[in-house]
Amino acid sequence: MKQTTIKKRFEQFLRESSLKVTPQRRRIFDRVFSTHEHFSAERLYAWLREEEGPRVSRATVYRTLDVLVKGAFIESLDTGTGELMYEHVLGHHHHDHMVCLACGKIQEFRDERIEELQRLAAEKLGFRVVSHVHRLSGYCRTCGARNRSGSSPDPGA
Amino acid sequence: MKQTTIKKRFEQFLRESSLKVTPQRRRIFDRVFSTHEHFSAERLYAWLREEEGPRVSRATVYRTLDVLVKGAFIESLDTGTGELMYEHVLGHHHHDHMVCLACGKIQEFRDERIEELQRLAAEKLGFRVVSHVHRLSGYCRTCGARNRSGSSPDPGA
DNA sequence: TTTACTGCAAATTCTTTGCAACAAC
DNA sequence: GTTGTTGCAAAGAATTTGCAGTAAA
Repeated sequence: MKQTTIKKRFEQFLRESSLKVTPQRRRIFDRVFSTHEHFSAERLYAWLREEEGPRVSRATVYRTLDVLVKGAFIESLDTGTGELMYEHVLGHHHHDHMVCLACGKIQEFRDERIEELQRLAAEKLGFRVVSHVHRLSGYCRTCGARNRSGSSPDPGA
Repeated sequence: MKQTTIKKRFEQFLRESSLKVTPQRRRIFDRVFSTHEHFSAERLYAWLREEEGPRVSRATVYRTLDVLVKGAFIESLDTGTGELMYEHVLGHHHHDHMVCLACGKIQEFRDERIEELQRLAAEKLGFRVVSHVHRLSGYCRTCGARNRSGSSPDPGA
């Protein structure tokens, strides 16, 4: 799907929801769909401050992210750092995540068999699943290697 | 394992770590191991205020929970509500969680096959797993049923 | 004594909200 | 004109921290 197409959808979604198409919302939308990185609200706000374009306040960033989640244009992703991350869903199917404790890198993985087993586990308990988080925390190949070879990765993050 | 035994371990752990055995730490330890519920730091703090015993400040509750996690007496559990939950590990093996969006109930599940597939997924990417979260959010049997039968579960939480 | 601990209140971090001015429709 | 939006600054919620006094070892 092209960006122009999905942008039209976004504007259509706004109208259908009796929300207004504003320069701020357009700009946020464009910025979100111009990256393939995972990002936080604060990161996005920083991008918007650094780059050219209509000024957007922090509150509007948070509010617009909510709108985008409701419209299923992006998904929020709890990485366990106390800060919500987001990713757009353009051309993505569902996947799970591995988060590097050293460099913060987020890798995606997917295994249909896990999904199925998870579905069965829920069924057995009569639990209706709305969403799930399956997140591995640890060290990515690079940081793991660096670790073993002596120098140390950033223990924070 | 008896509670007395594990309490001795805790005091031993403190000494080995050059930490001190204080009335506050003893009381927090006792309270944590007297429940089988999952609880938050604030919940624990509330229990300690309501019940008899040496007064414990909020800061000490948070600090002691960290100590207990480091010593592997309890585990923290990210339920995605913005508040960390804890559970003690006495007689528990690893398990994953289903969190009810309506009533907040936390159910546990475990499937060895999922664990194995997850291990393989990490291996394939050269990722060294330190910990993981696998959490299903949705509606438990009770709330799901209540939902279908007309009356509504608390949509918050 | 030395070293660590405690309570307190202030600080942090991420996010949400009330409100008055303002812009889309 | 209506209705919804924006920016701002203040409010929130959970958690952390600096500090001065206090208690284990």
